[in-house]
Amino acid sequence: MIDPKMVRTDPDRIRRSQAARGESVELVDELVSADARRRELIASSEALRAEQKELSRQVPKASADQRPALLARTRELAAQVKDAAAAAEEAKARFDALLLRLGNLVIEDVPRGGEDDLFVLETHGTPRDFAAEGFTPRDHLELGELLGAIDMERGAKVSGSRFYFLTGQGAELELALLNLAMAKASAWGFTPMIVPSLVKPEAMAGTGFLGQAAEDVYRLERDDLYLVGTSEVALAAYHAGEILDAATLPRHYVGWSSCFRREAGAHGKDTRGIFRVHWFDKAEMFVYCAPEEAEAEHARLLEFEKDFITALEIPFQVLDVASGDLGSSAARKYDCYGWLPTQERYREITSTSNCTEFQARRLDIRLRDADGVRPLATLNGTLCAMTRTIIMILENHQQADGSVRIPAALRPFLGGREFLTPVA
RNA sequence: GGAGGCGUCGCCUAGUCAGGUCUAUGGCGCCCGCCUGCUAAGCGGGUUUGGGGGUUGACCCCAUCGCGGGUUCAAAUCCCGCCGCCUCCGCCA
Repeated sequence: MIDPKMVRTDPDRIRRSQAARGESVELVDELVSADARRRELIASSEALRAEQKELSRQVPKASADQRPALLARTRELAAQVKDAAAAAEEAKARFDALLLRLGNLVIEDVPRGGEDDLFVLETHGTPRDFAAEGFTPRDHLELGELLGAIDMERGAKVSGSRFYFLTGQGAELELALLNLAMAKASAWGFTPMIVPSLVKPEAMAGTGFLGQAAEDVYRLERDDLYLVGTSEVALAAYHAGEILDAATLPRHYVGWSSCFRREAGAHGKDTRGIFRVHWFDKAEMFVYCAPEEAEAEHARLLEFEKDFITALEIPFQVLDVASGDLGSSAARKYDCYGWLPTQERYREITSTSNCTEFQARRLDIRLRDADGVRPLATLNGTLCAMTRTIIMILENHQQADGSVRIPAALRPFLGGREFLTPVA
């Protein structure tokens, strides 16, 4: 949510943001008039209520002959108050509903464009030349089956398409990645958190996942709960309704949870293996900070992601995601795309968003400092999405014989082993 | 899932049965001042939170007794729904 005051003070800024997102600009004009009406009705309702309250205080003091007239007058006022309050409530609800339809304010120097416009900021590492090494790389599923690490067939048998089992070395690899991620995050000052995968509607709406992304979300209708697509949801809602002392900011959390995605709009896309699945596990970084710190914290999250990918020795690029592809909550987003040898291109493995005050306003999370109470900023960033990371490790570090070299940083978490080896 | 108890402005607490000087009591803690070789004690004053206006920190208005509705001129108090905590039973990992 944007600052409601901005509707009055700087509607043009909102218009520019809407245009950058490729979304409705007329909505801003509706908001401006709804705001004026809301303020007017609230003021008159409050004035009436004050008058009524004062009169009803006089009732017990009134003499017996004054009382009937006084009661009649207050009764009449009470009816007016009821009407005025209802009108004010309605105007307020209309304004709020309009406000919730707005995406976050896009930071002004975010590159303009849509999903297909890739703005590459950096390239790190060099893809291997498999031809020079004298063999054709196997894709992650082929490797996963050789290693006895991934079982898609039984995933489909048990749960349906886009489900899998990680078995043997595959399960060990995920646990090692988790331990490496948590060890690094702890060293960086993050508090490890294991968070619920099921959340209430407020948590989902507050993080912005019930807007345009609602199609991709699993819902348990019987219990009115949602399955999260990322632990960001639980980590953001963790402090919902709270006021945090500015001295305790920034707060860094790293959450671990399963993530569930319907992949509703992805029929036929990335159907092979575990690249695009309905469920995976993820270690996610999350930051609460003062709004003026948000861009610096965002840069820091990106550095942590780069550190992790570099430690896994995966060639990658950093992208500044275009304004039309941000998702409703982000004011800016950086993605890291890792090299996928069998597709001979870079594919997304991490994503970090600066949500500025968008989620904090919806979830009513504020900070208190010497200047008073105000909304804070939230940011999130993937530390390790297991399935994609496993794909990158298998494909990039594979050997001609189907074994996979384990990056040095990961070895301590795999009993010092240097290779994952094919099973008989 | 069943039965019962509880939820008041940092903590504890009065008030709820019998709606109105509750504009919420008292204690602890905390802040300021007085007294004082110093400290403590004592004495006096202040102290819910949030929103809005708005002075630049002397102010005014609104809301706030777990949350949301309802009844009423008037709700901490009565009615309904919900949430959370505790105890017991059942079930379960």
